[in-house]
Amino acid sequence: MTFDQEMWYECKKEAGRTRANRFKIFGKEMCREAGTETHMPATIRDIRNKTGLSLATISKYLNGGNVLPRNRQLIEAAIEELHYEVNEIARGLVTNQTKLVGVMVYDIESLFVGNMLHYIGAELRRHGYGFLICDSFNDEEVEAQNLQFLLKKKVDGLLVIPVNISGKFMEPARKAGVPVVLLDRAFRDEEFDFVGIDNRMAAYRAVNVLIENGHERIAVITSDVEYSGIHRLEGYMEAMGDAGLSVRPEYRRLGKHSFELGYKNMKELLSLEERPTAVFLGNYETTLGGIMAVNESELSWPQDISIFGFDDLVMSRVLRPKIWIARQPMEQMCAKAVEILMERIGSRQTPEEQVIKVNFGIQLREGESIRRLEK
Amino acid sequence: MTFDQEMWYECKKEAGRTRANRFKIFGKEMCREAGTETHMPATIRDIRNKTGLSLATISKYLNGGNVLPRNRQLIEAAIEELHYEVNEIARGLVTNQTKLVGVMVYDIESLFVGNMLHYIGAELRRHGYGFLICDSFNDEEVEAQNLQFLLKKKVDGLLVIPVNISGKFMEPARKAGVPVVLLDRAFRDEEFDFVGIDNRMAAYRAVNVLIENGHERIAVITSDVEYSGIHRLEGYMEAMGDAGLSVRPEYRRLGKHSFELGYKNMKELLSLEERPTAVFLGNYETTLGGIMAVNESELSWPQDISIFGFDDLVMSRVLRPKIWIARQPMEQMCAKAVEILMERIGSRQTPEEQVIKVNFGIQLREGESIRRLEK
DNA sequence: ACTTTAGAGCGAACCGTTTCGCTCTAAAAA
DNA sequence: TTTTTAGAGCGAAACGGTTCGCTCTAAAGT
Repeated sequence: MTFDQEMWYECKKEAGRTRANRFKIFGKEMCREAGTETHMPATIRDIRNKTGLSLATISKYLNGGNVLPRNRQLIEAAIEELHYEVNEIARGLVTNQTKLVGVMVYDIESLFVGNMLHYIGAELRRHGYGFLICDSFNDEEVEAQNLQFLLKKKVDGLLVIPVNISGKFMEPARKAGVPVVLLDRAFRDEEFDFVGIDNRMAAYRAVNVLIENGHERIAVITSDVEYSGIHRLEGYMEAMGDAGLSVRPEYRRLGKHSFELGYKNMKELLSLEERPTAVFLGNYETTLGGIMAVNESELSWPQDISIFGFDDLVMSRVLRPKIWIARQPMEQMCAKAVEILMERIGSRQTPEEQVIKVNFGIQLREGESIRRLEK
Repeated sequence: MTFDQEMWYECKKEAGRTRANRFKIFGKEMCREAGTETHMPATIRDIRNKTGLSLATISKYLNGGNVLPRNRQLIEAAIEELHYEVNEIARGLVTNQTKLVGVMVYDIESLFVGNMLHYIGAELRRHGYGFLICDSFNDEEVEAQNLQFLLKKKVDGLLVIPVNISGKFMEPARKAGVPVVLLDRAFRDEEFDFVGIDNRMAAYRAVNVLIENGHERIAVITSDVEYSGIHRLEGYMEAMGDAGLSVRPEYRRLGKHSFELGYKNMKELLSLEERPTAVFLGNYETTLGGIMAVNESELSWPQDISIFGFDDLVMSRVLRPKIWIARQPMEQMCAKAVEILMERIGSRQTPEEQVIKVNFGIQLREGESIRRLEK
C-alpha cells in the first residue's frame, strides 16, 4: 500500500463524515424535517434520487437531448413533484453564460430612453434574456465605470446608447470579448455594430419640407453634445445650403439634450426682432420644451410659427394642431439591435471581421404645424 | 489492498490525465500559447500557482480576512500582474447571492418611474448591487410573469412599484424567501415592507390650499387604477367634505394614469358650461397633459383657472407662471427603500415578524398658479 | 523554561450544473 | 443468425469560488 493510496483512502472517509455533518446542520434534510416553509429549491440531484437516473441523463433532458420515453416521463414527473427549476447561476458557471445583457443608456430619465428600454426589454425577454441597466447620467466618466461594473457582472453582451462621442472607453469590452451593439448613437472614432437612422438625412428631409412650404427664415434647436445631434445639425445646414438659404447665427440654437434647451431657446427665438417663420426641433425632449414655450406665448402654430419636431412619443398623439414629426422606427430598431446582439453572442464571431451597420429609414408624419408661405 | 483503494487510485490517475487533456484542448495553456488576445480571465487558482499559497488563504484575503503582511504583498502582486477579478457568478453559486436586485415597475416609459429608477440605480450601486429591471407595461399578468422571471434569475431582493392592487401574485417571492420592498404603491390585501407617502394626506393638503384661496368649484383629474391614485382621490373627497363643499360628478375625472388622461379631461372641464375654478391634478403625467390642454386653449392660469399639480419633475422647473406642486421626496424614498432591502437581505430576517412601513412627508411647493377668490 | 492561546495557513468538500469519453443495449444491416 | 452501428445512459471531472475543521507557529502568560 503506497502512501498515495492511503491518503486517498483517508480522504474518502473524511469526506463522508464531513458531508453527513453538513447535511445534518445546514442541508435540506433538516429543513424538510423541520417542516420549514422556505424549503431549499430542488436540485438536479433530487431528481436523480427520485428517478434513479444519472445526472448526465437528466441534464441532457433539460437541454433538449434525447432520452427514452420512459425516462422522460420519470423525469417530468419528478420535476413536477419537486417544483424543480434549473439554477441558472450554476449553469452559467459552467457554460460561461449569464443570459444577461448589459444596457447602458445616457440618461434613464429621458423619455426617449424609456421608450427604447421598453422595446429592448420586451425583445430580450423573448430570447430568455434579462437586462442589467446602467444609467450614465450624461456623464462620460460614469459611463466608463458602468462598463467595468457590467463586465464584472459577466454580461453576455452589451447594448449601448452612449454619452461619449469617443468609443475609446469601450476597450475593456473588446478585450473581454463581450459583443457590443450601439443604438441610436455611433462613435466618432471606434467601429462597433450599430443600429440607428441616418440622422443627417432625416434632418435634411425634415428641413426640406419647411423649405418646400416657402420658408426661408428657419431656425434649429438641437443638441450638439452627442453624435446623432451633430448629424442632425449637419443635415439642417446642408438642406439650407442646397436651397441657397443662409443661416443666421442667432437661428442656430445648440446645447445639451433637454426639455429646457427647447423651452428656453424657443422663447428667445420668439422674442427676436426678426423671428424665424419656422423652427426645426432636433429631438423629443427639445420638441416638447419648444412646444410648451410656443403655447405659453401669445403666438400659435402654424399661423405665427411653423414647427417640425423629432421623435413620436405619447405627447404627439394628443397635440392639436398635430405637429409634423420625423419618426424613428424605434420598435424595429430595438428588435434589430437585439437580433444582432443575439447573433454575436451565439456565434462568438468577433465583430473585428465585419462590423454590421443598420440604418433604418425614417418616416415623416404629416401634421398641420406648417404654414404654407407664398412668395 | 481493498477494492475501494484501488478504485480511488485509478480515479486519481484518470483525473490527472483527463485534466491534462482538457487543458491541451480548451484550457488557457493553449490560449496563451497561441497568443490569442482574448485570454481567459485569471482565476484564484492562477494566483495560487503564482504565490504558492492555498486557495483558502487567497479567498480569505479577498474577503477581507487577515493574512500575513508578506502573503498579502504576494497576493496583491499576483492580482496586479494577472489582472485578476473575482468571478461573481462562481461566488454566487456558493454564497447563494447574486448581488442583483430585481426591480419591477408598472411602466418604464413613465417619467416618474424613470426618475425613481435613476435614484434606485445610484443607490444600489453604492451597495455594490446591480439591478434587473422588468417593465410590467401596466399589465397585471405581465407583472406576475416578471416575478417568475426574476425569481429564476435568483435575485437577492425585489423592489416593486406595482401595477396590481392585489398582492396575491407576490406569493412565489414569499415562498422563495426573497425580501420585497414596495415603493410608492402598496397593496390592498397583502402586507409588505413599504416606502411611500401618505397619499390621502398629500391630496388633502393640496386641495386645502385651493379651498383656502376661496375656491369651491374644484375638479380633480387622477388615476383610479392604482392604490395611491385612489388614496389621492379620497384625500380630495375628504378635503371637500370637511369644507362642506359638494363635488359634482362631472368634476371627478378618473381613468388610467397617463398624459392623455390629463389632456383630454382638462379640455372637457374647460368647455363645461359651468367650468371649475380650480383643478387638482393627481400625478405627473396627468399634470403635464392638463397643462398642455390649458396652454392650447384660450384660457390661462391663474386668471381663468387655478391649478395644483403633483410630482416635481423637470418640466415644472421651467413652466411659467410657476405651478403649485405637491412634491414627493423621491430621492429619499428610493434611498430608504434600498436601505430597507439591504437590511432584509443582510439579516435574512423575514418580514413576517415585523413589516416596515415608511411614509415620507410631502412638500407643497408654492407657485403662482392659484388665483385668490374673494367671496 | 514550559504551557497556553490566538490566529494564519491549508486540504478538501461543496455549491448545481454541463460535458467528455466511455459502456451497453437494441435495432438495422449483412 | 451474426456483425454493425446508432444512440441512450453513466461516472466523474470541471467551472471558480467559499468554508469547515484541522495543524502549526509564535507571541503571551506563568
